[in-house]
Amino acid sequence: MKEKVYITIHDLAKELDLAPSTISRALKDHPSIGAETRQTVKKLAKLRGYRPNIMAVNLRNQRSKTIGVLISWINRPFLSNLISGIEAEARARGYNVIISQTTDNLAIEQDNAKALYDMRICGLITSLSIETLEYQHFEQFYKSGTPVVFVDRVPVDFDGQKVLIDNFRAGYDATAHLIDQGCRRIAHIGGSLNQMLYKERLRGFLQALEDHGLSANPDLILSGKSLSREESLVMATELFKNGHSPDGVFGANDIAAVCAIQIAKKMGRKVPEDVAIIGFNDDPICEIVDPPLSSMYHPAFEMGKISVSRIIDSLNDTRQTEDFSILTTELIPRKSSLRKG
Amino acid sequence: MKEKVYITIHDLAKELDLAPSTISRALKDHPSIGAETRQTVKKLAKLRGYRPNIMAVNLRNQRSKTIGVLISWINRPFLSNLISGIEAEARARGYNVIISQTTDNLAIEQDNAKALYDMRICGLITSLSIETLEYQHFEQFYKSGTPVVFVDRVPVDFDGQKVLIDNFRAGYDATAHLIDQGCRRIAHIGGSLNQMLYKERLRGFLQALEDHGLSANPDLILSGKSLSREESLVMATELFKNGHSPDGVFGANDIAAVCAIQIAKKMGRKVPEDVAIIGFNDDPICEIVDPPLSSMYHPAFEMGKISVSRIIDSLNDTRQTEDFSILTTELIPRKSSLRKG
DNA sequence: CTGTTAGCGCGTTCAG
DNA sequence: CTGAACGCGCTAACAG
Repeated sequence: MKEKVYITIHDLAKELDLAPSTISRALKDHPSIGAETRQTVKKLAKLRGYRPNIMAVNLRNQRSKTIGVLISWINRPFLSNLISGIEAEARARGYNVIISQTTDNLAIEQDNAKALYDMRICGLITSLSIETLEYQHFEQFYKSGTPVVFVDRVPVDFDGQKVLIDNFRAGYDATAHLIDQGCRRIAHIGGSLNQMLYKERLRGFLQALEDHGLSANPDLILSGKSLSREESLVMATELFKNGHSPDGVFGANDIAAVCAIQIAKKMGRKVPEDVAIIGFNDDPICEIVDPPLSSMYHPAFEMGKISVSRIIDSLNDTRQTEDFSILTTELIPRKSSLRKG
Repeated sequence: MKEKVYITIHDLAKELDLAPSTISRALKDHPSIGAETRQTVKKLAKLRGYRPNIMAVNLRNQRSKTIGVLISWINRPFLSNLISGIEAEARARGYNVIISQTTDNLAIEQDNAKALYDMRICGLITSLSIETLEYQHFEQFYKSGTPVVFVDRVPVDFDGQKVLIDNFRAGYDATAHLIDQGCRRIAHIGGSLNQMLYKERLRGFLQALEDHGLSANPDLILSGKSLSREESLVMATELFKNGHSPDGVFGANDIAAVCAIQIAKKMGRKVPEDVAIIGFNDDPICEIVDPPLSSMYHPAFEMGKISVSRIIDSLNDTRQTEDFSILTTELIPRKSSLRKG
């Protein structure tokens, strides 16, 4: 089964009666190599189908031109879009992408971080697990000069490059939209307040209420953990069961908002007439649910590409002027929240 | 920025006054090492936080304990679940996963296959691009003894390990279910007939009709390409526009079926009373759409795990008795197709 | 401009 | 049971 399949610079060297190092240099356009030998070498290399042995290159260079990605679950719309963007940009720039998922478990996140570190990844892109409140497992990367980029679920009180959206602003805009549509008793279904991101969306929500002269009703402000469908159904039910009957709901993700729509309908409320609803992320389900769900577009693919650029720029010592990339979200109004002409 | 961070077997050797080779053997429980030196070595290794340099190991072994994954898009429900299963199983077994997406483009698939080959991946898992009708770019792996596992979108007329579902059977079951619910003029919205998978689903569809004494109406059998939402909306519209008015629709994926529901409703047909609809994959949208969509559960995560097992078994020369893993799909009936009690 | 040499860190002969 | 030596394929320092 094993043939002579891989050809090395030694093979080329022997064939051209040159030294291996000459081949190596010729192939990477080293200035001190004659134009004609360079041509000859390149020609033969192509002819023989030479391809550098990446494992040898890695060992030699002590790094692997591989970007590590550490996220909770690959199979979530936001994250799979993020990874898709990461992969697209990385491959276009000649980098590989290695992925590991933490299943939202801190211990696994720590283990996998170590494993990626051991592989000498040249950079790490991560969106924290929902449990993560300490960040020592990232320090090894800083110590060894490996750039780290935090995306979306970023740490608090821990320096580093961050790619994220303005969650306060987005929460504010979503809420203001509901108010603009005439809602006055607005509820919020949020995620874990350990997460900056959910805290900020809530803060934006509250600020919008205040700025428009509305008072926040604590009974209408719910906080879950991961905002899974199961959890969201429970919260949505609670919301419509107690006598408060909100006339607007801002869900901190689309799953929560969809559950709100479904429960509201089940309880006999009309959407958006009785209750206007808006979500967050602009997942595909927004166009599927009836009525279609308004949402805040969250540029996942784009965030992936930017994260990769940041890694590569850091490697090239192209100093970033800023540690943050704050992307803008966009309100995507659909029928679930439109009560005016 | 650079400290002495990585410690090698030489460091341990010096400290214990042993030879590096002894350390190497002790660490991997080579039989010819004394029980006590073995203990001593392991203890110190743990103490000093020794971790093998994977790049060196790879170079030495001429392979990289990395499984390559070549798929069209990471951000699609079926594929992101597949990858999630692959990653989970691979990491549990000590393998890494490197991903590359082809964007359903044959040329990119070929390039990326080459790139993965160059990395000396120890195995390849792939689901073909929609365009792929030739398979030479996989032959390099066979030649070098690298196992390849095709998943879901598998090649025709090309040998190799394959992990897939029985698409004929699944198509048959979905159709039989509609017939069982009283449908008589059943339509099919299918994907590219270049793909085995869609051809088989169609074949199952036709066979079910025949077995139940129904004749197929060519006007009710549509074939798209990728079955994207845009494409599906067009096909669904066509279906309900011409005078045929199907009383049942089998969509070859959930997107198509959801579009059928939405268009049917828009055209004033009641689902499932006027037209019963069933999809394929059991994507999350099935529970979101109104009415909830019946579907064929497609064990993506599981298929990922099995694919990894096949790769690892092949590497260990654990001969597979069969080249195929045929997983079973499961009918998940929901409101969109239930017309009986 | 090109060749020689010396590792990168590990595993694996072959000796003892 | 252990050590010495070599090489995986490539690159970079140092000669010429």
